[in-house]
Amino acid sequence: MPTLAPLLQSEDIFATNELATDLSEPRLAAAANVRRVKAGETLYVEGDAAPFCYQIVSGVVKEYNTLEDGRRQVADFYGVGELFGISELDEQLHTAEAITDCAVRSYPRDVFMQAVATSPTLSQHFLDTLMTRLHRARERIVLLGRMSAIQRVTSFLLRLVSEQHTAQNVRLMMSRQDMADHLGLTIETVCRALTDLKKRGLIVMPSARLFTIPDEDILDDIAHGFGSVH
Amino acid sequence: MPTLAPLLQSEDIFATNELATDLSEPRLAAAANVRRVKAGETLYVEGDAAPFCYQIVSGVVKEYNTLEDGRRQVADFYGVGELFGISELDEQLHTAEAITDCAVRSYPRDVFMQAVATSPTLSQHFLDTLMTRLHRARERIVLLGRMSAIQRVTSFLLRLVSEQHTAQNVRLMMSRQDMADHLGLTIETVCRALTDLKKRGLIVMPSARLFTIPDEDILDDIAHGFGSVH
DNA sequence: CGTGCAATTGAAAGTACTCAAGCCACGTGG
DNA sequence: CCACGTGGCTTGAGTACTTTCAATTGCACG
Repeated sequence: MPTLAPLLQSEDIFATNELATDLSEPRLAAAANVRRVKAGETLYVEGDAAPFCYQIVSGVVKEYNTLEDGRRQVADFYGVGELFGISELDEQLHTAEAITDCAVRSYPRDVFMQAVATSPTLSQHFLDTLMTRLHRARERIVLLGRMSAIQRVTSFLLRLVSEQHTAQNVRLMMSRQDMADHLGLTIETVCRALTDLKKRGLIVMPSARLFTIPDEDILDDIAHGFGSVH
Repeated sequence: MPTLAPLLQSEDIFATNELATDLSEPRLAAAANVRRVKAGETLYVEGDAAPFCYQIVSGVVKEYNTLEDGRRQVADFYGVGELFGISELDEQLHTAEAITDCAVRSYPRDVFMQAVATSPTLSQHFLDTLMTRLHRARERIVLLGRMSAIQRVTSFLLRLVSEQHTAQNVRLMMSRQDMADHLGLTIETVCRALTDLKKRGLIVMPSARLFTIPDEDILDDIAHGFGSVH
C-alpha cells in the first residue's frame, strides 16, 4: 500500500484553473476587481476584517501565521487560479504576502458567499476546493508531525516537480526562509538538507533557486522513509 | 449521555448543528443507518473504497494515517455530532478507529453528496463544517511546525478543558499513544511533558486519564511561548 | 568594485528520540 | 486471597538530529 503516494501529490501551484467557473458567474464577474501586488507586499494581516476573498490571476502568494516570538508558519502557497483568504469567520486567519509580483482578483466576501449559496455549480466547485484544501493541509500535518528534515525537503522538491511537470530546471520561487517556515524547519536545516542531497548526487543545482533531479525514484524512497535516513 | 460526549465540545456547537440539519433532510434520514462499534474497532482503512460517510451519535473516533515504518499521525478526533470519512476522492484518506464504544450513523456517500448538492441549507452547513475543519487543521499545522513538546501537550490539555467546559477533573479519553500520534511526539515525550507540568504544580492528575488545572492562565502562557520554557 | 541581502557552513548546545527497564492497576487462576 | 501476567504509563541513560549562534561565501546591483 503506497500510503503516502496520494498524499504527497498536491495540487498544481502553477496551472490550476480551479474556479474558472467563477468567471462565468455573472454576479461574481461583475463584482470582481483585479489588483496588482509587488513581491513582498502584504495583502492582509491575520486578524484583519475580511471583506474580500481573492483569486490569483498571476504570480504566487503565501499565507502564514506569525507566532508571539516572531517565528512563522507558512500555511500554504497559492498559484494561478487558486482561491484564498476565505474563512468561516469574518476575519482573516492568516497573513497573505506576494512572493512574486502578482495580479490578484478580489471578490467582496458577501457577494462571493451569496453566489456560492445560490449557484449549485459554484457551490459544488467551492466544496471540492475546500475538500482538496483540507486534504492538502492533512498531508502537511503528516509531514510536520512525522517526517525528518531530509524527508520534508525531499517531499517539497517532489511536490514542485509534480507541479511544474518536469524534473529539469525546476524553479524554487520562494526563499529558503519561506521553505523553512513552510516545512517547520530553520533556514539552516533546509540548506543542509539541500547540500546533503547535492553531495549525494540526488539533485543538481545550477543556482540557488533552480534544481534538476536525475532520478526521481530515489528521492521518492527518501521521502517515504526507505532511504537510509529517517 | 452526559459522560458520553465529553470530548470536543467546543466543536459541539457546530456538531449539534450538523446533527440537526442532517436529520431534517428527509433523503438523508431515510438512507441513514446506525452502527455500533466497540472501542478499538476500525471503521475503515486508508485506501478503502468510500461508499459511506459517517456521523457520530455517541463516543469518540480518531482518524489517522500510518506511515511505511508503522508510525502514525492522528489527523483528528471526532465527538458527538461530527461528520467524518468525507473526501473529494472515492477512497478514504485516513483510517478511522473508535477510541471508545461508539454509535455511528452512516450515509451512502452518493446520497449524501446528492443531498448536499440539492439542499441549500445542507450545502451551507457542509461548507461551514469544511471551513471549520480546515481552520482546525491549520491550527494543528502551527502546533506541529513550530511548537515545543511542552507547548504541544499544554495546548492539547487546554483544548480538552475548553471542550469539556471545565478545568476540574478533565478526562483524557485517549491513550498516551494517541496523544503522541496526534501531537507528533513519542509516547515518552508526552509522559515527560505531563510529569514536568505536574512537578511544577501546573496540573494535578489524580489518575493517568484525569487532570485538573489550578491556574489556566499560566498554562496559556506556556502554550503561547511566554512561559519560561522554549 | 563596494554594498547588502541570501545562502551556506561550522561548532556548540539543546531537544526529542531510542532503547530498556521499572511501576502500577487490574484481572486471572491457583 | 494472593501470586502472576498483562497492558498502559513512567522514568533513565545515551544518542541522533535540529537548532542556535557566529562567520563566511555568493550573487545581483548601483
